[in-house]
Amino acid sequence: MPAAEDQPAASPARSARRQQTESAILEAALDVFAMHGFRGTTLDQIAERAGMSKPNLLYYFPSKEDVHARLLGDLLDHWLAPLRGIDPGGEPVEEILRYVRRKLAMSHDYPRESRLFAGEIIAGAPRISGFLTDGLRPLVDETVALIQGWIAQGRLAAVDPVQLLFSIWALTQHHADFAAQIEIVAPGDRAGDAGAFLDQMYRRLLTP
Amino acid sequence: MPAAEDQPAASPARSARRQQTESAILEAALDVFAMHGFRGTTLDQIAERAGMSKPNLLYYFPSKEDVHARLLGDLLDHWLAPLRGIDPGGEPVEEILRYVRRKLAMSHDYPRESRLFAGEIIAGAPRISGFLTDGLRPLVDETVALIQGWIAQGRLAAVDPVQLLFSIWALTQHHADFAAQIEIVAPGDRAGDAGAFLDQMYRRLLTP
DNA sequence: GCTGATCCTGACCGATTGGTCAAATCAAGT
DNA sequence: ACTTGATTTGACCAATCGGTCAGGATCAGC
Repeated sequence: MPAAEDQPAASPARSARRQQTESAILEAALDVFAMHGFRGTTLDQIAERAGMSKPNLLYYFPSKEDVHARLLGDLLDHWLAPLRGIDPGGEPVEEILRYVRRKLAMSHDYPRESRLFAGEIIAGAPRISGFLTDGLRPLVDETVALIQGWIAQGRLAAVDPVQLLFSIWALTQHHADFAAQIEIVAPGDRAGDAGAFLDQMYRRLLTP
Repeated sequence: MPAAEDQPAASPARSARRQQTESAILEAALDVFAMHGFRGTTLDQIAERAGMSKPNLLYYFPSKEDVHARLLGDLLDHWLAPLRGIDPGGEPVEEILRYVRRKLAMSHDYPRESRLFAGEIIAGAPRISGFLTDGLRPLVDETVALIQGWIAQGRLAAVDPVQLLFSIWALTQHHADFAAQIEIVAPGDRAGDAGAFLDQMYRRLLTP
């Protein structure tokens, strides 16, 4: 058995060249999938944006579904991290504000991923219902219990924990998903404004 | 000249039958466009859902673009109404809370329209940038000025008015656009919870 | 500079796309 | 019943879709 690789089997040291091409494909695919959704995206579009022929794209990924699945998989890996980062031992208001800031930073740094996710949900979550059920939901239940505990201790204002989480998702992802609208209605970089506003809003809401 | 009709020209009393068929088409098209976006939607899907053949659909609407444009037009007519409904002479906090409630009700009653709009924005707003620039933006500028006036009078807490509006849009539309996620993470009808939460949140934020 | 594996593409395939058209059907006067 | 216009559809079209395939480039190791 050869030395352990990140790929579990069959591939003896995946060439850097291959990884680079795969990245170029995924980069291009993210652009198009985030904009037009799965069904509205064509392989020709992705291939052209990636600067290669369609058969070559299919040499790296067996099908359109595979490209999309890979993007979603990579995305969902990172999606739960901020929620997991809430420290049950920390100061409640500050912990939630930290979560808000991390989520907002993710929307700011990865807007296409946010739009990809949004489009998937709008389409009825056909490809990620498993993730939502097995990955997100248990973590939400856990976090809701934690928040309820904080409220019971009087360390947090009495709010509906589920609605609190929904509101954080809505407010942070909005800046990525509706960027086109924001840019037209109020042009200019509003990232700082958004951060300050959310800080103010949740501090007022949550301070007991 | 015949008696005035709702259609300004050429059509002498559009038959009720035609309007009924058009409605059936638009109803089916809204389902599909809201779910899959413009490019991801096919005329065959719409025709099948509307219970007719594709050529017959094209007898009522000259093209796929026309169906989509009609849906967007009808939607945008209603979209600005709640924002226009803010009364400059009213009590500031209550006026904004009323706007929040009306917007939430719209998302609750017309979730497909909300998703259609969201998908259009995510796709870069190619077909509604005119509406955003000519319809929404001036109204936003107006409302922002109104809110700034209220803040200057000390009748509203000092918040960024632009961010305030964005937050209202995000929080209300979220319940329609991300319904699939909400249903999985926290099943059951949460409409009442959402209303109460938003009321609490904005009251705390805006009360001077 | 030969060889074998990897990488890449033009040409092509059947299915599906938005849209057309001629002909069939329907509804309503007369 | 007959005519007229509005409605509906099967058959069809060129373009595009996801995907295949045979063969040409390109590269590393020798």
